[in-house]
Amino acid sequence: MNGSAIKSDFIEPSSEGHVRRQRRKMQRVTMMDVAKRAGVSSSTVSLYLRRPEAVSPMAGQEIAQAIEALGYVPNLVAGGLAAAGSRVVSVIVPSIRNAFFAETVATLQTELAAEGLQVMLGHSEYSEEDEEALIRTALAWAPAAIVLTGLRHSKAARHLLASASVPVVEMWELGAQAPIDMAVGFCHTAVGATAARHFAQQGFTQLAFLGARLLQDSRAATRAEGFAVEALRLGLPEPQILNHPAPATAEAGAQLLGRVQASLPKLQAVACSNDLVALGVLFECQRRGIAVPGDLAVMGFGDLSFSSTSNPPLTTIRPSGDLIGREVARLIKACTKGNRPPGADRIVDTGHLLVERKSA
Amino acid sequence: MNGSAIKSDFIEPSSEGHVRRQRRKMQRVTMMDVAKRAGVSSSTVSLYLRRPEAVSPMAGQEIAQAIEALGYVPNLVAGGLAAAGSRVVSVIVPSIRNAFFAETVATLQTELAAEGLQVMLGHSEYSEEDEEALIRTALAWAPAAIVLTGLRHSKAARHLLASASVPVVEMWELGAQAPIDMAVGFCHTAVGATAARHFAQQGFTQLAFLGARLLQDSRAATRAEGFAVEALRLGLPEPQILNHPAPATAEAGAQLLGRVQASLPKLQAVACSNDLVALGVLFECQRRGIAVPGDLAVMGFGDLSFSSTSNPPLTTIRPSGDLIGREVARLIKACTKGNRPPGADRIVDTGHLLVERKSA
DNA sequence: CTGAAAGCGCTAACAC
DNA sequence: GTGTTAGCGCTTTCAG
Repeated sequence: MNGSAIKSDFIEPSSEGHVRRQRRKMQRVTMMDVAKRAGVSSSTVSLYLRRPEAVSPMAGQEIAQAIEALGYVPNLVAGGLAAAGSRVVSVIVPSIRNAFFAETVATLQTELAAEGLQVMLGHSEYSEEDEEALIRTALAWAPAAIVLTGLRHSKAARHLLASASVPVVEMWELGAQAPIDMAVGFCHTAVGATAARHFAQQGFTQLAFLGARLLQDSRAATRAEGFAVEALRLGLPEPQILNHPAPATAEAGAQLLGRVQASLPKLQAVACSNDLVALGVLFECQRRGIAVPGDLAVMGFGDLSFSSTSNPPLTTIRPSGDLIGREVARLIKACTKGNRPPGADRIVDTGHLLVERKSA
Repeated sequence: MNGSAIKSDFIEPSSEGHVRRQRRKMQRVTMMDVAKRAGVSSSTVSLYLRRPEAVSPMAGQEIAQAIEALGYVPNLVAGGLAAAGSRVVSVIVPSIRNAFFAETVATLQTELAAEGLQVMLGHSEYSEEDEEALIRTALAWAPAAIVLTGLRHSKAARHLLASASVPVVEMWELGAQAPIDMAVGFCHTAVGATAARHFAQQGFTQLAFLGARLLQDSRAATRAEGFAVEALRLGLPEPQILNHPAPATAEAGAQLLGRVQASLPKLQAVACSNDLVALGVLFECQRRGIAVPGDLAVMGFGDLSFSSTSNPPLTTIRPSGDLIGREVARLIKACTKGNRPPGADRIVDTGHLLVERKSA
């Protein structure tokens, strides 16, 4: 229990290691070991690690050396227990395969890491039930914060979270209802409306919305609804909303275009729930000899990396996934530092931006 | 920035909670509370949680009820400390924005979650130095396993890992050197060779490799090298390798095509480091009126979701990111269950698959 | 500025 | 089967 692990003077490739570890506790280098070697108490080491300036320079020097010599790695698990709160941030997204969330999670992770916060990742796969289970597990880690996607959660989940008194940030959606605690995102109804308005301004009247997994992805469904409602409000005929049951891919987009062409031959413009879907539409239009934007205007959502380079370049709506990540990180950092943002600042609207290119 | 979309006059939970929590420990429901209410000892509760069948049905019933009534959420941090090893798996990838890794991480997370293992995510951004820091932090969590991308790591990182006696899985690369512990992936040299061979078989002699961030992404560089070496071996002229400093995007592909067209007018076939790059090439070819595969054959890498639908459908090489995720999970599960795979089984080759479509 | 002491909530022998 | 007893490695008062 008190040995120094560094006795093996060089790499000891752990062939035995695992077994040993499983049977008996590893003789890990502890803070106590460092303290002894530095000739101080473990609480001084602890203090040094947290606020080096609060320790005398001499002791600090000694400690630093001991840490180096012993190859000490602090045990955050023990630290978390003692401090009654770990430096973990649990992030739950529908799927990291989705480029939107990948972008946000990437930014979030980088920002949080700079603050010594770890990201624990979970996938709800668009299931409230799975999400609830994930939240339950997340809570078991006494996380510094929990980040959820969207405002829709099971009742039990909301209850769990509300009574856990842990900072919660809901992201990628605003407006549908009041957040549990904090929220960073934008209004999807407004996104749909922006698309409808853009089409209306260009004089199109025959519109459609092409979406994938609309039954699961409530945010995409909200965009579709916002699109339809705004079109109606502008006096246009009701746009048709087509849904593909598979995840949002170019393949789905291509198929949807086929379907909508069959049912609405006079179609003038389509808004897609995702740039990938729009890309598939573009591909299928090329195959069918439909000129974009001449015969058909196409609008995407997401402004993914390929959207500026496609033929034609895709007009789309940018949600700023990285900005969301950055703002979520900001909120969380504030909370862990003890200055929880006041009321209104707990909701940040990242808005959306119409990126006009050539496809619409 | 902070337009408060909804003033949360609704749920107002935890406004005090955080403060209280930070100042004094929360009076969290503990296992002891459950035990008392169920009229048993806490170790019985602990046992029940781990192996319900080892507890008498009556006691089990009582405990289950108490847990329910109290809304008990086990504290995994405490559990991890006591058990000298947390149920965390630290996964470090260059970037989750990259669809390859997103796919693998998604699969991995789902598989691991089923076993009660949590994924902690880190991004190295293709920097060995950042990776090392990430590994150091990961180790601080006494993780059940660490998953790294590729076989290249700083010396210090390798040392850290080897002396930590924690299962390590390196993924997405095989063959460059011996893994630290376990590895799941495929040989990138072979991928490059497959591409070269495919072109050679079709009689092309003027080849090029278009890559992005080749200086950072050593695996992509290895594919490029494998491509060139195989071409040479087959008696073809040395392929030119072009590199774009930005991340792999369609934009980069489009620009690379421009460059390679200028320098190699007789070019017959290009292999790309990534399907996104290939997509950009396809787009640019359309713009320039270059027929694919008529005037130029294009091959991608990754088999991303759009590749089957593009114009023309992209011939590419599929690395099976999800299979990698599944195999990594399998290895880790075996380790946590105490049956560490023997020697040869610690390396699994997931291979690669040439997906012949129309672009080459 | 430093050290001693008291846990954090749970697991894991080991008795009973 | 179930309870008792020790800690896991660290943070955090609280004295000195």
